[in-house]
Amino acid sequence: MTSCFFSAYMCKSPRPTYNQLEYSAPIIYLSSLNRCGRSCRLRWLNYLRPDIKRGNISHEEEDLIIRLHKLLGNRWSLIAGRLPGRTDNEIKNYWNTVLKKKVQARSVPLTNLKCLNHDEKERKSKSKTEVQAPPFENPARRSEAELSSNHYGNQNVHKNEKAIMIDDLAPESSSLAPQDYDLWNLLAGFNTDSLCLLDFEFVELLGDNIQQDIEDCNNGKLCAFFDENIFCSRGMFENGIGTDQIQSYGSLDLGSLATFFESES
DNA sequence: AAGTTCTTCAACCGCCATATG
DNA sequence: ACATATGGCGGTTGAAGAACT
Repeated sequence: MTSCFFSAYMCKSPRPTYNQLEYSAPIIYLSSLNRCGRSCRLRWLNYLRPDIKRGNISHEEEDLIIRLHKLLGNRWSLIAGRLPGRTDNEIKNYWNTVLKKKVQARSVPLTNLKCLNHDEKERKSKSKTEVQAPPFENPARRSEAELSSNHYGNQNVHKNEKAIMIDDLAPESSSLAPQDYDLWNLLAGFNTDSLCLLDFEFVELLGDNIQQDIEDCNNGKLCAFFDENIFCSRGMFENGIGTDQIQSYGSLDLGSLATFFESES
Protein backbone atom coordinates (compact mmCIF):
# COMPACT_ATOMS: atom_id res chain seq x y z
CA MET A 1 0.00 0.00 0.00
CA THR A 2 2.81 2.34 0.86
CA SER A 3 4.40 1.96 -2.53
CA CYS A 4 1.09 2.63 -4.09
CA PHE A 5 0.91 5.90 -2.28
CA PHE A 6 4.40 6.77 -3.42
CA SER A 7 3.32 6.27 -6.97
CA ALA A 8 0.32 8.44 -6.49
CA TYR A 9 0.28 11.92 -7.75
CA MET A 10 -0.96 14.70 -5.61
CA CYS A 11 -2.99 17.65 -6.49
CA LYS A 12 -5.00 20.29 -4.74
CA SER A 13 -8.67 19.94 -4.23
CA PRO A 14 -10.47 21.14 -7.35
CA ARG A 15 -11.88 23.94 -5.32
CA PRO A 16 -11.26 25.28 -1.88
CA THR A 17 -13.28 23.88 0.92
CA TYR A 18 -14.69 25.83 3.77
CA ASN A 19 -12.79 23.77 6.21
CA GLN A 20 -9.35 25.24 6.62
CA LEU A 21 -7.87 22.01 7.89
CA GLU A 22 -9.17 20.15 4.91
CA TYR A 23 -7.95 22.79 2.55
CA SER A 24 -4.48 22.70 3.99
CA ALA A 25 -4.30 18.98 3.46
CA PRO A 26 -3.78 17.93 -0.14
CA ILE A 27 -6.18 15.41 -1.46
CA ILE A 28 -4.47 12.48 -3.08
CA TYR A 29 -5.87 10.94 -6.21
CA LEU A 30 -4.58 7.54 -7.17
CA SER A 31 -4.61 6.96 -10.87
CA SER A 32 -3.36 3.41 -10.64
CA LEU A 33 -5.80 2.36 -7.96
CA ASN A 34 -9.52 2.39 -7.76
CA ARG A 35 -9.37 5.11 -5.18
CA CYS A 36 -11.54 8.12 -5.51
CA GLY A 37 -10.85 11.37 -3.76
CA ARG A 38 -13.34 10.47 -1.17
CA SER A 39 -11.58 7.27 -0.24
CA CYS A 40 -8.29 9.10 -0.05
CA ARG A 41 -9.78 11.75 2.13
CA LEU A 42 -11.03 9.09 4.49
CA ARG A 43 -7.66 7.39 4.49
CA TRP A 44 -6.04 10.68 5.31
CA LEU A 45 -8.44 11.58 8.06
CA ASN A 46 -8.48 8.21 9.74
CA TYR A 47 -4.98 6.95 9.22
CA LEU A 48 -2.41 9.12 7.49
CA ARG A 49 -2.93 12.42 9.25
CA PRO A 50 0.26 13.26 11.13
CA ASP A 51 -1.54 14.25 14.31
CA ILE A 52 -3.19 10.87 14.70
CA LYS A 53 -2.36 9.44 18.07
CA ARG A 54 -1.07 5.90 17.85
CA GLY A 55 -1.28 3.28 20.51
CA ASN A 56 -3.88 1.95 22.80
CA ILE A 57 -6.60 4.04 24.26
CA SER A 58 -5.66 4.89 27.79
CA HIS A 59 -7.77 4.32 30.85
CA GLU A 60 -8.47 8.04 31.10
CA GLU A 61 -9.53 8.22 27.48
CA GLU A 62 -11.70 5.19 27.95
CA ASP A 63 -13.40 6.72 30.91
CA LEU A 64 -13.97 9.95 29.05
CA ILE A 65 -15.44 8.13 26.07
CA ILE A 66 -17.88 6.31 28.31
CA ARG A 67 -18.97 9.50 29.98
CA LEU A 68 -19.28 11.40 26.74
CA HIS A 69 -21.17 8.59 25.10
CA LYS A 70 -23.63 8.53 27.90
CA LEU A 71 -24.05 12.26 27.50
CA LEU A 72 -24.00 12.55 23.73
CA GLY A 73 -24.95 9.15 22.40
CA ASN A 74 -23.47 7.94 19.14
CA ARG A 75 -22.14 11.33 18.11
CA TRP A 76 -18.70 10.02 17.43
CA SER A 77 -17.33 13.14 15.86
CA LEU A 78 -18.31 15.18 18.89
CA ILE A 79 -16.77 12.63 21.20
CA ALA A 80 -13.64 12.43 19.08
CA GLY A 81 -13.36 16.19 19.20
CA ARG A 82 -12.73 15.88 22.95
CA LEU A 83 -9.98 13.34 22.49
CA PRO A 84 -7.05 14.93 20.66
CA GLY A 85 -5.45 12.62 18.13
CA ARG A 86 -8.29 10.17 18.10
CA THR A 87 -10.64 9.84 15.16
CA ASP A 88 -14.35 9.35 15.25
CA ASN A 89 -13.91 6.08 13.40
CA GLU A 90 -11.43 4.82 15.95
CA ILE A 91 -13.67 5.73 18.84
CA LYS A 92 -16.68 4.25 17.15
CA ASN A 93 -14.82 0.99 16.57
CA TYR A 94 -13.48 0.96 20.09
CA TRP A 95 -16.92 1.50 21.48
CA ASN A 96 -18.52 -1.19 19.38
CA THR A 97 -15.85 -3.79 20.05
CA VAL A 98 -14.76 -3.07 23.60
CA LEU A 99 -16.57 -0.43 25.56
CA LYS A 100 -20.12 -1.44 24.80
CA LYS A 101 -19.50 -4.80 26.39
CA LYS A 102 -17.67 -3.26 29.31
CA VAL A 103 -20.42 -0.79 30.02
CA GLN A 104 -23.08 -3.44 29.78
CA ALA A 105 -21.11 -5.69 32.06
CA ARG A 106 -20.56 -3.14 34.76
CA SER A 107 -23.82 -1.27 34.55
CA VAL A 108 -25.35 -0.97 37.98
CA PRO A 109 -29.08 -1.42 38.34
CA LEU A 110 -30.55 2.02 38.91
CA THR A 111 -32.29 0.94 42.06
CA ASN A 112 -28.93 0.34 43.67
CA LEU A 113 -27.93 3.94 43.15
CA LYS A 114 -30.31 5.02 45.87
CA CYS A 115 -27.97 3.45 48.37
CA LEU A 116 -25.13 5.87 47.77
CA ASN A 117 -25.28 7.30 51.26
CA HIS A 118 -24.88 3.89 52.76
CA ASP A 119 -22.08 2.97 50.35
CA GLU A 120 -20.25 6.16 51.13
CA LYS A 121 -20.26 5.50 54.85
CA GLU A 122 -18.99 2.03 54.25
CA ARG A 123 -16.19 3.24 52.00
CA LYS A 124 -15.11 5.85 54.48
CA SER A 125 -14.75 3.16 57.10
CA LYS A 126 -12.16 1.45 54.94
CA SER A 127 -8.62 2.44 54.36
CA LYS A 128 -8.22 4.97 51.58
CA THR A 129 -5.72 2.82 49.79
CA GLU A 130 -8.28 0.08 49.56
CA VAL A 131 -10.95 2.30 48.19
CA GLN A 132 -11.79 1.56 44.63
CA ALA A 133 -14.21 4.10 43.23
CA PRO A 134 -17.08 2.45 41.42
CA PRO A 135 -17.94 3.60 37.93
CA PHE A 136 -19.68 6.96 37.82
CA GLU A 137 -19.23 7.55 41.46
CA ASN A 138 -20.49 10.95 42.35
CA PRO A 139 -17.51 13.01 43.49
CA ALA A 140 -19.85 15.59 44.87
CA ARG A 141 -20.57 13.13 47.58
CA ARG A 142 -16.97 13.14 48.62
CA SER A 143 -15.72 15.59 51.11
CA GLU A 144 -13.52 18.50 50.04
CA ALA A 145 -10.66 16.85 51.89
CA GLU A 146 -11.05 13.77 49.76
CA LEU A 147 -11.12 15.86 46.63
CA SER A 148 -7.96 17.68 47.47
CA SER A 149 -6.21 14.47 48.34
CA ASN A 150 -7.04 13.34 44.82
CA HIS A 151 -7.44 9.72 45.62
CA TYR A 152 -10.14 9.19 43.08
CA GLY A 153 -8.48 6.80 40.69
CA ASN A 154 -6.28 8.43 38.13
CA GLN A 155 -8.36 11.50 37.73
CA ASN A 156 -6.74 14.79 38.43
CA VAL A 157 -9.20 16.78 40.38
CA HIS A 158 -8.69 20.43 39.79
CA LYS A 159 -7.76 22.23 42.94
CA ASN A 160 -10.42 24.81 42.27
CA GLU A 161 -13.11 22.23 41.83
CA LYS A 162 -15.89 22.75 44.22
CA ALA A 163 -17.24 19.81 46.03
CA ILE A 164 -20.90 20.55 45.82
CA MET A 165 -22.38 18.29 48.39
CA ILE A 166 -25.41 16.56 47.06
CA ASP A 167 -26.99 16.83 50.45
CA ASP A 168 -26.92 20.60 50.00
CA LEU A 169 -28.80 20.24 46.79
CA ALA A 170 -31.03 17.33 47.47
CA PRO A 171 -32.01 16.98 51.07
CA GLU A 172 -32.97 13.59 52.36
CA SER A 173 -36.61 14.57 52.17
CA SER A 174 -36.47 15.17 48.45
CA SER A 175 -37.49 12.35 46.20
CA LEU A 176 -34.74 12.00 43.67
CA ALA A 177 -35.68 9.34 41.20
CA PRO A 178 -33.12 6.61 40.58
CA GLN A 179 -32.55 7.86 37.06
CA ASP A 180 -31.77 11.28 38.50
CA TYR A 181 -29.05 9.81 40.63
CA ASP A 182 -27.74 8.10 37.57
CA LEU A 183 -27.59 11.33 35.61
CA TRP A 184 -26.15 13.10 38.57
CA ASN A 185 -23.43 10.54 38.85
CA LEU A 186 -22.61 11.01 35.22
CA LEU A 187 -22.47 14.77 35.22
CA ALA A 188 -20.89 15.28 38.58
CA GLY A 189 -18.30 12.71 37.63
CA PHE A 190 -16.68 15.20 35.32
CA ASN A 191 -13.82 16.99 36.89
CA THR A 192 -12.60 20.30 35.62
CA ASP A 193 -9.78 18.80 33.62
CA SER A 194 -12.16 16.60 31.77
CA LEU A 195 -14.51 19.43 31.19
CA CYS A 196 -11.94 21.46 29.39
CA LEU A 197 -12.67 18.96 26.69
CA LEU A 198 -16.35 19.44 27.04
CA ASP A 199 -16.68 22.73 25.28
CA PHE A 200 -19.26 21.51 22.83
CA GLU A 201 -21.85 24.10 22.14
CA PHE A 202 -24.41 24.06 24.83
CA VAL A 203 -26.71 25.85 22.49
CA GLU A 204 -26.62 22.78 20.32
CA LEU A 205 -27.61 20.58 23.17
CA LEU A 206 -30.43 22.83 24.11
CA GLY A 207 -31.55 23.38 20.57
CA ASP A 208 -34.36 25.80 19.92
CA ASN A 209 -35.47 25.61 23.50
CA ILE A 210 -32.51 27.49 24.85
CA GLN A 211 -34.43 30.66 25.59
CA GLN A 212 -37.06 28.74 27.49
CA ASP A 213 -34.39 26.82 29.34
CA ILE A 214 -32.64 30.01 30.32
CA GLU A 215 -35.92 31.43 31.55
CA ASP A 216 -36.57 28.26 33.47
CA CYS A 217 -33.12 28.58 34.91
CA ASN A 218 -33.87 32.10 36.04
CA ASN A 219 -37.13 30.98 37.54
CA GLY A 220 -35.41 28.24 39.43
CA LYS A 221 -37.29 25.54 37.56
CA LEU A 222 -34.22 24.28 35.87
CA CYS A 223 -31.56 24.09 38.49
CA ALA A 224 -28.01 24.17 37.28
CA PHE A 225 -25.68 22.51 39.68
CA PHE A 226 -22.33 22.97 38.06
CA ASP A 227 -19.67 25.24 39.39
CA GLU A 228 -18.56 28.31 37.51
CA ASN A 229 -15.47 26.57 36.21
CA ILE A 230 -17.65 24.43 34.07
CA PHE A 231 -20.19 26.54 32.32
CA CYS A 232 -20.02 30.18 33.17
CA SER A 233 -16.34 30.72 32.62
CA ARG A 234 -16.58 28.98 29.30
CA GLY A 235 -19.33 31.23 28.13
CA MET A 236 -21.76 28.45 27.63
CA PHE A 237 -24.52 30.38 29.22
CA GLU A 238 -24.42 33.75 27.70
CA ASN A 239 -27.21 36.26 27.41
CA GLY A 240 -26.57 37.58 30.87
CA ILE A 241 -26.84 34.40 32.81
CA GLY A 242 -24.29 34.68 35.54
CA THR A 243 -22.74 32.42 38.05
CA ASP A 244 -25.12 33.33 40.78
CA GLN A 245 -28.04 32.48 38.59
CA ILE A 246 -26.53 29.28 37.36
CA GLN A 247 -25.96 28.25 40.90
CA SER A 248 -29.49 28.68 41.94
CA TYR A 249 -30.03 25.61 44.00
CA GLY A 250 -33.45 26.59 45.21
CA SER A 251 -35.25 23.61 43.83
CA LEU A 252 -33.27 20.76 42.49
CA ASP A 253 -34.85 19.44 39.35
CA LEU A 254 -32.56 16.86 37.85
CA GLY A 255 -35.48 15.49 35.93
CA SER A 256 -35.65 18.62 33.81
CA LEU A 257 -31.96 18.50 33.22
CA ALA A 258 -32.13 14.85 32.33
CA THR A 259 -34.88 15.54 29.87
CA PHE A 260 -32.98 18.04 27.84
CA PHE A 261 -29.81 16.06 27.86
CA GLU A 262 -31.54 12.88 26.94
CA SER A 263 -33.59 14.57 24.27
CA GLU A 264 -30.40 15.10 22.36
CA SER A 265 -28.87 11.71 22.88
C1' DA B 1 -1.20 -28.83 11.91
C1' DA B 2 -5.65 -27.75 10.22
C1' DG B 3 -10.09 -26.01 10.58
C1' DT B 4 -13.30 -22.99 12.90
C1' DT B 5 -14.72 -19.12 15.50
C1' DC B 6 -13.88 -14.65 17.34
C1' DT B 7 -12.02 -9.99 17.33
C1' DT B 8 -10.37 -5.91 15.39
C1' DC B 9 -10.51 -1.98 12.55
C1' DA B 10 -9.90 0.18 7.93
C1' DA B 11 -12.88 0.97 4.43
C1' DC B 12 -17.24 1.42 2.31
C1' DC B 13 -22.02 3.06 1.93
C1' DG B 14 -25.89 6.07 2.04
C1' DC B 15 -27.81 10.12 3.67
C1' DC B 16 -27.77 14.88 4.57
C1' DA B 17 -25.57 19.52 4.71
C1' DT B 18 -22.97 22.91 2.57
C1' DA B 19 -20.23 25.24 -0.99
C1' DT B 20 -19.82 26.49 -5.62
C1' DG B 21 -20.90 27.83 -10.33
C1' DA C 1 -33.05 29.55 -7.33
C1' DC C 2 -31.16 25.53 -8.95
C1' DA C 3 -27.97 21.61 -10.03
C1' DT C 4 -23.88 19.58 -8.97
C1' DA C 5 -19.77 18.51 -6.31
C1' DT C 6 -17.85 17.77 -2.07
C1' DG C 7 -17.61 17.22 2.98
C1' DG C 8 -19.23 15.21 7.27
C1' DC C 9 -21.23 11.75 9.71
C1' DG C 10 -22.94 7.29 11.61
C1' DG C 11 -23.97 2.50 10.45
C1' DT C 12 -22.20 -1.48 8.49
C1' DT C 13 -19.13 -4.75 6.19
C1' DG C 14 -15.47 -7.85 5.39
C1' DA C 15 -10.52 -8.96 5.31
C1' DA C 16 -6.90 -10.28 8.26
C1' DG C 17 -5.03 -11.94 12.25
C1' DA C 18 -5.66 -14.08 16.86
C1' DA C 19 -7.59 -17.42 19.66
C1' DC C 20 -9.61 -21.61 20.23
C1' DT C 21 -10.83 -26.56 19.31
